[in-house]
Order: sequence, then C-alpha cells, then structure tokens
Amino acid sequence: MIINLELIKNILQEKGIKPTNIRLKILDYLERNRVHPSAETIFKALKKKNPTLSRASVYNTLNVFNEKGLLTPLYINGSEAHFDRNANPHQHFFCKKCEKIIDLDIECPYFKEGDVEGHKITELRGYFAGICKDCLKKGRK
Amino acid sequence: MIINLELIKNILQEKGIKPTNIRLKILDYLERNRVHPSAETIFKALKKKNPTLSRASVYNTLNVFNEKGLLTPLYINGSEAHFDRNANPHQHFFCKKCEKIIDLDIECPYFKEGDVEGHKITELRGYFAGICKDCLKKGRK
DNA sequence: TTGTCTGCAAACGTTTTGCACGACC
DNA sequence: GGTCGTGCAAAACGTTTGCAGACAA
Repeated sequence: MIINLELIKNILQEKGIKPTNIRLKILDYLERNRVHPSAETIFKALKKKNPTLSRASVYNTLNVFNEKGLLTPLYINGSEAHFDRNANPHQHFFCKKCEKIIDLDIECPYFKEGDVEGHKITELRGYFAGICKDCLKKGRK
Repeated sequence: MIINLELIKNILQEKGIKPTNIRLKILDYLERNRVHPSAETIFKALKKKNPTLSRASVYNTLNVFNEKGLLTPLYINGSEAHFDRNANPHQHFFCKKCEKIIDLDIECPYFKEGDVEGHKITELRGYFAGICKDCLKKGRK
C-alpha cells in the first residue's frame, strides 16, 4: 500500500469530485496500474472485490474523471479507449507487434504552439509507433 | 471529371487489388473528397447512385485498401474511423470546437527515427489540435 | 429531504461475420 | 467450376442511456 486512500480522496476533492467509494477505487486502480487500462480491464479487476460493480459505473466515473482533467483517453488503434492518468507529462509508444502502449519519459522536444495556415494550434496529440524492447528481443532469437 | 477511371484502375492494379466496380467507386470518392470521410459518409454518398450497395462492402473495401496501404484510418476522438487517402505526406489538425479534421500541408519538422529507452521508433502518429481558422473567425464576432 | 450515485437492462453506433448468390477468369 | 466479391441479416463490440433504488449531505 504505497498510495493511501486519504491521498486519493484529496485528489478527487481538489477537482470538486465527490469521493464516493467506487471513484476512490477506480482512481486508486489508475494510480497503481499505470499501463493505460481499458474500461473493461478496470471493470474486471475491481469486480472481483466489488461484485455489485457495474460497467456503467466504471464508464460514468471515467467520464467524470476525463471532464475534470484527471485522465486522458487514448484512442490508439480504433478499438477501446485506454485511460492514462496524466500526472507527469510524458509521451506514448505503441508497439505494432504486441500492441502494448508504453510510457516514454521524454519531454516532447519539438512542439511549439503557434499558427499554421490560419489555425491556432495549442496541442500535439500523438504517439510514437514501432517495435518495443521485448519484441525486438524475441525477434532476435 | 478531373480524375478518370483508368487512373483509378491503375492505382488498384499496381497494389494488386482487383478493380471491381465498387472498389473503383470508393477509391474515386476518396480521391475526390479529401476530407477524411467516415465509412458511413462514403456509404451514404455512393448509395444514391448504387442503391444495392451495402455497408459491409464499404467496410470490406476500406479494409482491403488499408491492408494494401492505399489509405490510413484516423482514430481521432474515439467514435468512427476517418479515412485518409495518403497520397502526399501531410499532417492533420483537429479543431476542438467544430471537430473537423483539416489537412496541414507541412512537413513533419521534428521527427527522427531512432531508439528511445530500448524501443525502436519508426513512426510518429499524431495530429495537432486547436481552434481552426473558421472557428477563430466566429469567436471574434 | 434533496440531490447525486449506482446498478441493471436496454439501446446505441460502429464494425465484423456468416452465408448465399452472382460475376468473372 | 472454382475463386473471389457482393449484399443481406445478424452478431459483436464498446459505450451510453433511462430508470429505479440506494446513499450521502
């Protein structure tokens, strides 16, 4: 138990989100499992200890978190959304082989806000793609 | 009629795709309408002149085109895919207000292939986001 | 008590699938 | 005649919604 519930509770209250039971559990899960889980993954994991939990509540909660800026949904390959608890700014890497999404702790070295062709650009949303460390290793064998 | 059917046919044959009627129509549509249409948009547009056309065929065709590298599906906001006929390399801009996807005719000025944290990076997939020209104009009024 | 949150089920939008028919070498 | 493409319907998948009951302030 590295992260305690009081801390999680504070995060929610700072954002003006009522710290209900399942919201605490979901945020706690996101804090512990920074692997960009999908809604289904979160649901299955928490369902074990909370048998009455419903998918709808997971989706509702994730939507609330998104609206309040606690997370960013990643739409990487068109199937389900993956949820990134965005504490520190970081980049994402998508392995084209195993389809894992991996955090890269690099600053985005290139992006500047500005105007291009008359449009006001405020964000670069994107990710790197390639072959991850593990898949490279397997390929060499 | 700027683009003629012979040209379209050649593109398909070069990629080893049998140039059937609806494949020609769909590629022709993509060539003419470079606004990243969704499958549904393509379906509705072509349905008018081809009443027997089915959604399944549109999806099938788009999948074939994707596999053969004729287009790139864009998953920008988690709803439907938008299809980008990738002729010239270019970047995309997503307007957070009107949700249009706009082509930017700029080279991607920053990306280099390479290794980061052990992963082999071969691609940057992403897009810029902000407020587009038109929405800026409206906002000023 | 009032409002908000939860769980269930049903609905939704997008995409895929199974199967039969048809076209083309 | 066999392969491949098409159309239809049904199913699959991820997600949202409506509603009723439960909970918390």
